[in-house]
Amino acid sequence: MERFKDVLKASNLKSTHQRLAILDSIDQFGHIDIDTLFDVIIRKYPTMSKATLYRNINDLINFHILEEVKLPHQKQQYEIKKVPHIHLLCSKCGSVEDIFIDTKPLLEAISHQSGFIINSSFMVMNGICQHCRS
Amino acid sequence: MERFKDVLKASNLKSTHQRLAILDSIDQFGHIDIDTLFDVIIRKYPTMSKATLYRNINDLINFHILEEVKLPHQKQQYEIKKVPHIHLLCSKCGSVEDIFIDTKPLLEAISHQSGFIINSSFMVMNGICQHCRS
DNA sequence: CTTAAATAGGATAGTTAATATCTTATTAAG
DNA sequence: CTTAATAAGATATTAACTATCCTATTTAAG
Repeated sequence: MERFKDVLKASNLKSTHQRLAILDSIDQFGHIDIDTLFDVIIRKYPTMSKATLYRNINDLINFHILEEVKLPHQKQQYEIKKVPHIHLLCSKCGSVEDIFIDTKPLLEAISHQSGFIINSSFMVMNGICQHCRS
Repeated sequence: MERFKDVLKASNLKSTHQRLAILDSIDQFGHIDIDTLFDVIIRKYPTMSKATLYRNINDLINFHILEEVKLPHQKQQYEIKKVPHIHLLCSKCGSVEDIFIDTKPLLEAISHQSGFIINSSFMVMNGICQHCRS
């Protein structure tokens, strides 16, 4: 994952194995909570400490490399910051899907109605996924 | 606040002073975090315990009387469950406004594209409120 | 390559948030 | 009023997160 080395360098953060493992794992899972992430990483780096994990997660969030995802009734999760998308949270199987769709019309309507300048948005849909329907 | 007595009765929950104070305060604030809520209530009911507060909050959420609001980079908040609305979170003054707007077109587009059946949605807009702009 | 300064990791202890348990008090129905 | 059911309050406990300190790793310069 050379890509993440560059990402870290761009923020003057050293490319440690731990950091790369964190980014790598989150990238693979899409979104992941702290405990799962810790379990995954400790298999590869048995010395990994929770303190290091929390510290790095927070550092990476501060540099806008990671993003926290707070879903209702779920533990906080983390993901690589990428283009805007919407979370689809299935109440049956618990899966979280991402969907990319144009939200501009809605955002413009909101801005127009409220005078609020929107910099970013966060949306979660609760319901039943396609798989659980059938 | 007779209204909340009925709400509680409908769920077979006893109308204790504490519960009414919780609902009353949350209703007044719109959305409020645990610590602020505790501070507000303890002024009126000095014996109120944090355990009682947490216990009731969770009970009320389970009966769908309250709703948790998880905003990015903020402490979890709670609100009375009401009609769908969107949270506008100002990154300058930290205020949270609610806006009521038709989201049907977007939700339908999402359903259509993904096959996901949406039961409820949660949306937060991050940006600058009208007040901070001027 | 070696080396040295800067930064990060790991272990531990310490906070803070949230929950479970137990006893006393309050509510609501007859 | 009385009583059975439920809730409150106090306390202890668990879980989530953070700060500190010392050692190890990274990186850039020679």
